Order: sequence, then C-alpha cells, then structure tokens
Amino acid sequence: MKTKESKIPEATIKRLSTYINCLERLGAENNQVTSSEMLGESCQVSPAQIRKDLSYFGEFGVRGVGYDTKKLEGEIKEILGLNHNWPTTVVGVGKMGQALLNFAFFRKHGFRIIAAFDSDENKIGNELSNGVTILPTTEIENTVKKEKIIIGIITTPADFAQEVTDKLVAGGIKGLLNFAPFKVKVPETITLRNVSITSELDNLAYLLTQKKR
Amino acid sequence: MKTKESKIPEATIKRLSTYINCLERLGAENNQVTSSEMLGESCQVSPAQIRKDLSYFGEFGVRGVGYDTKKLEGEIKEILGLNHNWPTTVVGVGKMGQALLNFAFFRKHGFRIIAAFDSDENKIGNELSNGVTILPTTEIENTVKKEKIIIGIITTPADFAQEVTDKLVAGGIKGLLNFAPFKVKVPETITLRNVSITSELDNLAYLLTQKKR
DNA sequence: TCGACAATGTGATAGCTCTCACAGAATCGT
DNA sequence: ACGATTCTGTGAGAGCTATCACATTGTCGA
Repeated sequence: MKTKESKIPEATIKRLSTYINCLERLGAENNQVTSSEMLGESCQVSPAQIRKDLSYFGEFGVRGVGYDTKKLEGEIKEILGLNHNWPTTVVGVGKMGQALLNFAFFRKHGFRIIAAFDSDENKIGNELSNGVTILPTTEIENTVKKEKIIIGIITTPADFAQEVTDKLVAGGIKGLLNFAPFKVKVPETITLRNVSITSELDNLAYLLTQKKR
Repeated sequence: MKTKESKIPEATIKRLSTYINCLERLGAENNQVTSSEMLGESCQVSPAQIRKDLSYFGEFGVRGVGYDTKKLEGEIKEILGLNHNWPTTVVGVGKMGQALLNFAFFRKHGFRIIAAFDSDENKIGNELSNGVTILPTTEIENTVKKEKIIIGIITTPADFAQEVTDKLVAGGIKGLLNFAPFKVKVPETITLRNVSITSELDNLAYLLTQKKR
C-alpha cells in the first residue's frame, strides 16, 4: 500500500469506514464488481467523491470496469488499519458500555477487549459474555500496564470521564475513544476522539427547528 | 432571536452543542461571566472560533467583559431548539436503545420519549423506567400516527434499520436519528442523521496505525 | 486487430470553514 | 471625566474540501 504524501482529509477517513459497510453488503448481494456509481448509490456519496477519496491512497480500480468488491474492501481495511488486533479496554460497564461490548464488529474492526472496569461494587467481579471479568477502576493503571492495553473506551458518566482518562493515560494508553458527554483532556502524544451523542441529538433538534420556520 | 441570513456551517452547530456542555460546567463552578478564551479553554476550541460561531446568530456578549454564563447557555439552547419537547420514539430496545433511554439529558435536550418498539417477544409488554411500555414493531405506523410522534431513534441491528425506517416514515415521522450501522434512505422531506459508531472506531484505528509509521 | 464504449483517476476550480488581526464598545481606576 | 484596559464582533484572507469535466486506460465484440 503506497500512501501519497499529501494530507488526507478527516472526512475521507470517515467515509472510508462507510465504504466498507456498503462493500460488504454489495458483496453479499453477489456483486463481484462495483462501480463508483453503484457504491455511491449504496452509501449516498457522490461517485466523484469516492474516486477522489480512494485516489489519496493509490489506484484500486480498473478503468472501464470498476472495482473488485472483495478486493477493494480488503484494501480499505488495510488502509484504516482494521487488520490489527489492538488490546482494548472499556471503562464504565453501564448500558452504553454493554452495548459496545456486545458489538460483534469490535473484533472485525481490529479491537480485542481484554479488560473492563467499573466503580459499581455490584458489577465488579461479574464476568462478561467474552469471559472478561469486571475490575474496579482502581486497577486501571496497573492492568493497562501489565496487559499492554493500547486503546481505552470511556463510557462512564461525564463526572468521572477525566478521572478515568488520567488513570488510563498513567497506565500508558495510546488511543482513547470517549463517549462520555465531557471533553476530556489528554497529553498531545495520545490519540483522542470524543464522540458526542448529545450533539447528534442537538443537531437533529436544530434541523427540525429550522424546518418549522 | 434574530438569525442572519447567511448559511451556518454544520460544524458550528456541532460546536454549539459542546458549548452548552461547557457553559453548564462553568456555571456550576460559579463563573457568572465567561470570556471566549475561558470557554475555549474549557471545550478546546479557539476563542476566535467561538466568537465567529456566535456571530452567526447575533451578539451575546459585552465587549471588554465577556458573556453572562447562564444567559449565553440559554441563548444557545434557544438557537438549537432545545426548548421544545419533541414527541420521540426509540425503535430497538437492545443495550444501545436502553442506554439512550436511560440518558437523563433526553428531556433536557428537548425530547420526550413516548413510545418504544422491539421485535423481541420477550421484551414486548415490558415497561421502561419512565412508564413507557414496549410495543411490537408492527405497531410503529399506527402509534406514530396516533401519538403524533415527531422524532424516531433507530437502535436496531443493521438488517432491520431500513425496514423500521420505512414504517416510521409511513407513520409520518419528521426526523430520524439512526444509530444502526447502515445508512438508511428516506424521502427528502425527512430530516435524517446517521450516527456511525463503527466509523469512530475505524477512525481511531486509522490514527493509531498512522502514528506507528 | 481495431474501434466503440465504459468507468477510473485527477488537475482545475468553486465553495466552504477557520484563523488572524484589529476596530469597536464597555468597564474601571484615578 | 477620561484614558487605559479588556474582550467582543467581524472583514479579509488563508487553508481546506468537494465538485466538475475530461483525459486516460482497459474491455469486449466484430
């Protein structure tokens, strides 16, 4: 895989992820070959946009023909780095945490859950369906160190988000995905993505309010 | 509230939502007055960006002083339309659906859950903590019509997302927030936001992969 | 073998978003 | 009363992202 040196738009990365989804579906529907138009139809992105996005990383299609569905899917997974198996932990085993732990695609997307933490004494010691035992949050730093955990997923209430973040960072975590409705702060060396579900709700509210006018 | 006629960037709307979060926090910490710098520090946005964002909607601050924390919070809520009480339904009462139903801020953000649906017979008939009874998905169209539900939140598996979407649309829904990892299609008149949790995971994977290079 | 055709890859360009720098406006101390 | 100070609001411009149009390249049938 050759990566061209120009900067790749964040939006492109986001779309690549949706391309995989659509390619899987198209593949399952027996489309051995896909055109940028067909893929665009499927994931509601313009064909030109798709070609442009792919062009940042190389040439994956055949002119006059299109893309080999399976092959392209593989290429994009390679680009995104979904062929890894990052040791991952989830902190906060509430409903949101459980929802994520259930997601079958965790593994498919290159994450391996090897620890879970909560501060609720009733949950500590319980075993998840994948065999992982819920540990107290006091064990975060130790465990991250010992198990060489790379990725932390935060699904605690907002008030505890910074606290557990600091513990994960102290343990040497590399990447964080924060679902708590609080923008946590981390040292620059750490890769962080804040996912704000509230802002999606707010966004919808805004759009609907506009429409009423 | 006067809205200037120029188009407002989507990114601005997203940020406004985070401003509310930070303003609540700052207010709780007894900051009666906030500067764009303080707010920027709190939510990790540049002060200039904050002022620009707000300038799309009017003038909310006092030069040389800053913003009245509580008042600004109220203004932004007004802009986003969080002072409504949209009748809302959740389709798919799995872990993800339950997580959302638990979120206290549903009401705070202008949504009122008045129905929930699932296709699992073991769940149908159960009552949620807010008193709502889970109905079978066959009742979606009827109920949406009868209860004049405006907003639908989809937390089903990907395979059922389009199906329930169509039912919600048939019932006359106005806005949809789709958490299923499948980009559903709706008529143009309907406001739709697809929230892709997988793409956040993928994005993190990509960033970490890049860093290793 | 060759021409018609189909769909990619990409330079140019339009459009959008953020950043910068500073003018404008309110407060406070003297 | 007024100048120094502070922080907002905003035009201009830089930087980034998406769209367009077409040259390019491969396929397929005659």
